[in-house]
Amino acid sequence: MKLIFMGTPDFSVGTLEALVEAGHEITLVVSQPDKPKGRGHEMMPTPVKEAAMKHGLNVFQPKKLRDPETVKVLEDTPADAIVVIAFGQIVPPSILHMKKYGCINVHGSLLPKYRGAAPIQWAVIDGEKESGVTIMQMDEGLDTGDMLLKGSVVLDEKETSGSLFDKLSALGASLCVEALEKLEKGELQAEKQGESPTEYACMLTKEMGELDFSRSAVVLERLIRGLNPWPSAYTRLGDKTLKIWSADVCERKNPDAVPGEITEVTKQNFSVCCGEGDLTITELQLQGKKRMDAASFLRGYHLEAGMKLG
RNA sequence: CGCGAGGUGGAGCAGUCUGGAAGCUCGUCGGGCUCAUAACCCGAAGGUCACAGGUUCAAAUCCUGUCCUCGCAA
Repeated sequence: MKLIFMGTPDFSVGTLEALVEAGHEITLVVSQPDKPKGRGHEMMPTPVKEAAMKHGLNVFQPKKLRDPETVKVLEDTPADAIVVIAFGQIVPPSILHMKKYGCINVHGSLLPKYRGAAPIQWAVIDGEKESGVTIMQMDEGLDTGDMLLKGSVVLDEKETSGSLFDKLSALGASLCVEALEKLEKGELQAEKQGESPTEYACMLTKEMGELDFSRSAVVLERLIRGLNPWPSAYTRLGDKTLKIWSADVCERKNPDAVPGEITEVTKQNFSVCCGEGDLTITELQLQGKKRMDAASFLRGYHLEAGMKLG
């Protein structure tokens, strides 16, 4: 099939490569414009652009998808369908029905659950036991299109957004290839979504990562995993930011402790009092320092029970 | 030229402001104690203090340049 591919971050790359691998002709790759990233304002190509160039594909980086000129370019590009995966811009109606099979979207959740920008992270934050990928026929609504194909994965006990990203990226890639194949043969049955049982999975923000120790340890531990690797959960130690990369839920060590108080320090790790239960911190990163396990941190930074975080 | 922190034995840090013997908590190795131990005691090895210049009687420390790492911001 001739395809136009639209995507931007790492999550999209696996699918792009799978489509190339499957023998589809990618007539155009559309990605967000390059932006200055990293320290020192260096212009960085998007991961999709990088992958596209590696395969010698044409890359198009419009500022706005709805610009008439942009629409014209897409119109003039021969394709049977447009595959959209984590592109980062709303696709206007004029483009939705432009090609024979319309726009096919790869979404990182089992729709209608977790519609929106950050479905993978929210599944982890909410402590879902299972999530997956849905291939859908895009319509005007936000992730409300008819579902064409689904695949699910079981979340690991210690699943992070990063690890689930990898799983779903791979699953999405193979499902997308399968969906296109069946679509061409007319073997797919579109299924309506119905009402979403979860809130719209909004984009994550930095502020969400601030740990509120009055909440239960179970909730915080999930938040830590859900915000790993970005934007990461954090608290404060003195006047410095302390990122928490990994923690375990454990029993309350000291019944008299208040939330945020360090309840126990061992050679390996330390525990913090939460609203319900304690959190044993196992991997962290102090502002300006490298990410390290708690044991390493404790060798150079002496914590004592009774000190407070936050 | 976006802002900031930092690079010190294998790990994590102090020492830098106010130049003047290389320290701390661990780890490693050897020995001891113990029914036993991640415990305790004794001893040892291991560092061109990121790199290159400069100032000085003397530089981890002050000055200049380079490389690398990290936080913020995007």
